[in-house]
Amino acid sequence: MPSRRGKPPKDGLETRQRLVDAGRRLFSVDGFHGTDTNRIAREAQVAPATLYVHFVDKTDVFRAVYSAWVSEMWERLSLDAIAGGPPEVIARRMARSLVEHYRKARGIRATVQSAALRAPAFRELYLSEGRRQLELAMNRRSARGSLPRAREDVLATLLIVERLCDALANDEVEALGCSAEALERVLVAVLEASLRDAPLPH
Amino acid sequence: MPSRRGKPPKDGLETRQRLVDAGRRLFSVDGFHGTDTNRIAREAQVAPATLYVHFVDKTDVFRAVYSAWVSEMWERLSLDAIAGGPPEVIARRMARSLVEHYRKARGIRATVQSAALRAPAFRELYLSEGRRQLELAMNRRSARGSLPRAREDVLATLLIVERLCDALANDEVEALGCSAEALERVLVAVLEASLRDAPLPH
Amino acid sequence: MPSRRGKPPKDGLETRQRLVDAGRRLFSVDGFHGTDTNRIAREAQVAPATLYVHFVDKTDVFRAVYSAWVSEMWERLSLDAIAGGPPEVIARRMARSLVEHYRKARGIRATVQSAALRAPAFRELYLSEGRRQLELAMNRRSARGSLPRAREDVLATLLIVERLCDALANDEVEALGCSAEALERVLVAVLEASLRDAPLPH
Amino acid sequence: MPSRRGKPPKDGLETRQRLVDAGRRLFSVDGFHGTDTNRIAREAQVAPATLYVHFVDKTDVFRAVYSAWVSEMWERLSLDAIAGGPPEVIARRMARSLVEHYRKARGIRATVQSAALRAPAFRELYLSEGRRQLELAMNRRSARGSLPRAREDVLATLLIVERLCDALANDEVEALGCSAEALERVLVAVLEASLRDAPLPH
DNA sequence: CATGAATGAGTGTTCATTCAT
DNA sequence: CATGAATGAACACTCATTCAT
Repeated sequence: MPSRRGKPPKDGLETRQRLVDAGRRLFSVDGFHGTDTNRIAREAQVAPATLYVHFVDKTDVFRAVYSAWVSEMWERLSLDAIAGGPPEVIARRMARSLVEHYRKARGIRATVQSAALRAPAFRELYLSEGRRQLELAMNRRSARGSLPRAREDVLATLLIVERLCDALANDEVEALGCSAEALERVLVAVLEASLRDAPLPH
Repeated sequence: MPSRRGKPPKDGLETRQRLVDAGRRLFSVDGFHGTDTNRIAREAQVAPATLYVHFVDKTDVFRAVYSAWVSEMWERLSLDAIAGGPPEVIARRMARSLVEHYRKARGIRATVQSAALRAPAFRELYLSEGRRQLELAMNRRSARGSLPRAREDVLATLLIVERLCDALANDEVEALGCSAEALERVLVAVLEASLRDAPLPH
Repeated sequence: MPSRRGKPPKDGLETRQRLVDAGRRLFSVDGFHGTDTNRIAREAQVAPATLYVHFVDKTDVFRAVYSAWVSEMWERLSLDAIAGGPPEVIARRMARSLVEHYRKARGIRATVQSAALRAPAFRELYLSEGRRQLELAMNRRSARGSLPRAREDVLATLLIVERLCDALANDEVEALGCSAEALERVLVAVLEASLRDAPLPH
Repeated sequence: MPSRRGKPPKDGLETRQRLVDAGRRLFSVDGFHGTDTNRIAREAQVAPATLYVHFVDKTDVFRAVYSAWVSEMWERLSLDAIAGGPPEVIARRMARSLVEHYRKARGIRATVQSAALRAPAFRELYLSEGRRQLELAMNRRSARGSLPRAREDVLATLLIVERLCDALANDEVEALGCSAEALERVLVAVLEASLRDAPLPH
């Protein structure tokens, strides 16, 4: 199925997508402030001005990148759940996926809060991604037939998982003289408790 | 008791301290990237160049600010503990202090991770503050006569508390359709469990 | 034949060339350290940032200026030779051209060595210009059918001519109580000897 | 013989002299623009302000350094002459001394002209050093019983020697694909001719 | 004579963004 | 849709120099 226009995109991908991919690659490593828009354009093999044909500004690119990253995470988690097995096995799979996924996006994660601080538009996205995640998490629960749980508890779990993953992905844990494995076990426990309708784990 | 130099400090405070205070005020609101060094100097009522007499660069100022902020937090927590009462009362006090303390430093918190990403020197500070906090937390436990606990568990608690406080201080919680009060209750529970030698709370 | 881009250059010259011209004018008078990049831009009627579209840094502009200056000098010398006449007449013409050319570029000459000291990239240019001059000088000789001469002798002549021209162009000679005319005669003699295949002159 | 004041200078040398020495060390390597006054002071182990007790400004320090360097050169040349022998032997000794002396002061030499360009006060010094050198050279001649020679010829010799020494000391010669030895021979010849009352050498 | 601290005026450079085509 | 060239508004940092003591 050919591209829908005559002039074929440089490598079979639409320009916008190439920009998002380029942005992802760059943001992941150097963060939001460490990546300049001209570099994104260059990496995507387009002219600087082209970026502004597809995005209103730099945070808009970051938005798209972050949003895609979150989506992929949930898809991944979905697969981990579908793969089946007892909760602890699923939880272990998920923990691994999460840490790996976070690890590939250090620069993105590191920037999320500071971007939200300065760019109201991004704060909005950040929150809406948060809402989406919350919704997804709650839907998964009901799809699974789990007992309903307070939205706040789900949020708490989300936040906790987020922070543990950040620490693990940034190699903070070992730099702080702790065993990454042990902390990953905590992560697994949190995940497992969530799968089991249990409260936060022991 | 006169100041030890001839030229008296403009308002009774040493220049360096005035710069740190100014930096704190500005960073708290606008974050690291949103605050320029000349503005810090102006706010401290000194010339732009004076900042560089006392600090090697902008991140060095941030360092001092962050470090002081962490120290104050632990002093505050110490007072909360000393004030006495049953664990749950102490925990409630602490939660309130923490959220308040975080709230006054949104810009700082938002910057910590992203600064660590790009400035290796700052990552070092970040980690050393982390180690310090870990040590403090473990010392508090043994001073209290609590049962020794795995360093990893203490770290997990620290991370969790951090994330919950961030969310609460940033008003993320309500923006996500959750009750801040309810989430604060989760925070209290985590704190209380820690005080009681219990594992992560129910 | 229209300019190949839409926006017509402000005065018929390409931006890059306008920057080089502006740089030349400014460097000639105030030298490298006495000229700031924003001033070059202003003089070229472009924004400060535009300079960095065409050059990687300030020394890069100087490079272009110096290089052009050297080229023009040799073109000029070439014309002087072509104009014909006995060696001493040619030599006199050349001496006049040289001093005039040096005089228009005092700031540039004054900077060359000191720039080479600090900017390795510029030392490279300086040396490569030197090599180019050496090659040119040797080629001229063989084109003229002159006897081949040791590269070192040619270099010595080049250096000597350079220093005499500098002194003459800077009005050092008269400030030192000497007759500029007399020193110019020395310069002519050196040049003439070189044209005649003679060794350094008497 | 003790220092003439009570408080002994930090290492037996007067402050002013320590500053000149520090300046010489620094200027020699990094040139005038590459050396900042606070660094000179630090190197001399005094406070920044102390420099301004002894010198009116930065060029004033450079002045003292340059002046001392020139003096030493002539003392050295004097010794080379006194050591006796046929002109060519003396000339060879002198050439060696000169190149060595220049080599130890690359940064200084590289800066002389550009400093003269911008600081009129330094241009004055530069010229007066020039006059002094000219006088010295002419006096040496008459002391030696050499035939009197046109001031301009002496100046030309001075300039030529200067340029050849610079080239040799900066390793330009070999970087330009020439033999340093061969060029040094040219230098020796120029020196020898001057000692012999001969015109510029063959 | 010496100084610690402070400073004003830069200075080269960056970067998100925008036109005209 | 895409672009090449250009830009305005910073911005972190520097440095020769100066007081008050």
